[in-house]
Amino acid sequence: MPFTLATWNINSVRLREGLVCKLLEQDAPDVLCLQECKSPVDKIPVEAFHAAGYTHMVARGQKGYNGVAILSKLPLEDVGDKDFAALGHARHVAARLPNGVTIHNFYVPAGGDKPDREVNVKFGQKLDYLTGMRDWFHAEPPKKAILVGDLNIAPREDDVWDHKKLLRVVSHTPIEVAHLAETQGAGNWVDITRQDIPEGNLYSWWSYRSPDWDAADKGRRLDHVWATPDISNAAHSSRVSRAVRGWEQPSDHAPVFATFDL
DNA sequence: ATGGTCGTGCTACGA
Repeated sequence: MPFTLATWNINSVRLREGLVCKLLEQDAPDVLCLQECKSPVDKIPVEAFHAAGYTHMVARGQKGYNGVAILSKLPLEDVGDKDFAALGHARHVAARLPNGVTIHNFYVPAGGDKPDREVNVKFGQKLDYLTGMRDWFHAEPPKKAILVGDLNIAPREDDVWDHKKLLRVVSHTPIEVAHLAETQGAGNWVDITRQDIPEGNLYSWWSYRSPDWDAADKGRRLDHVWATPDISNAAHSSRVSRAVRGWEQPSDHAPVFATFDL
């Protein structure tokens, strides 16, 4: 049975409850992974999601910051969370589907403004978080697994609107890209979005500060779908739903989709 | 080199 999965940094699940429902009704993915819910788990508006047919949820939350949730039409088994770099943040949760596939939903730290851990603690925490992910995947190699989320790094030159201009901008610096590559390598993760769309500029985030985001198109691909090699060849039909970024009172991220024939 | 815009929750902080 094929199933479709989407990942979306929602930037407040409470403020954008209506947009989540619109996406669920319009695209009807079997599983929707959200990041930056900015809500305790017991304040996530689950009733509306239940009404849309998403009767299962596995989530971690905190007041005002971070937060990750997996909404599903299919039953989910909560298989835990990790707190890499001991930040005490709700940035990861994992769940298992009835077909045995494990889904990891991540919100990697943004990393602050200055790409220098000596002057910016947040940048060091971001690198340490990625190192924690790497070490975990090395110690416990994932199998039949999908990893999605806002990884806050655009690794390829064509994942940003201007590679040279962004080399010293947090999200595209060589040290971040190297850390992400190590994390990906440690789990043998396949970049499903780029397996399906190998060529051309592709973005999933456009800053709120850009006055005309669509025309200016100064985007970055910060949101990712990865899978382990034992299921990567079952993936297809990846896409970024750019139109969602143009909805009323939008998130600054667009959802990324992939389908798996499993 | 700087500022631009959001969301949360209280006037600052994180993205």
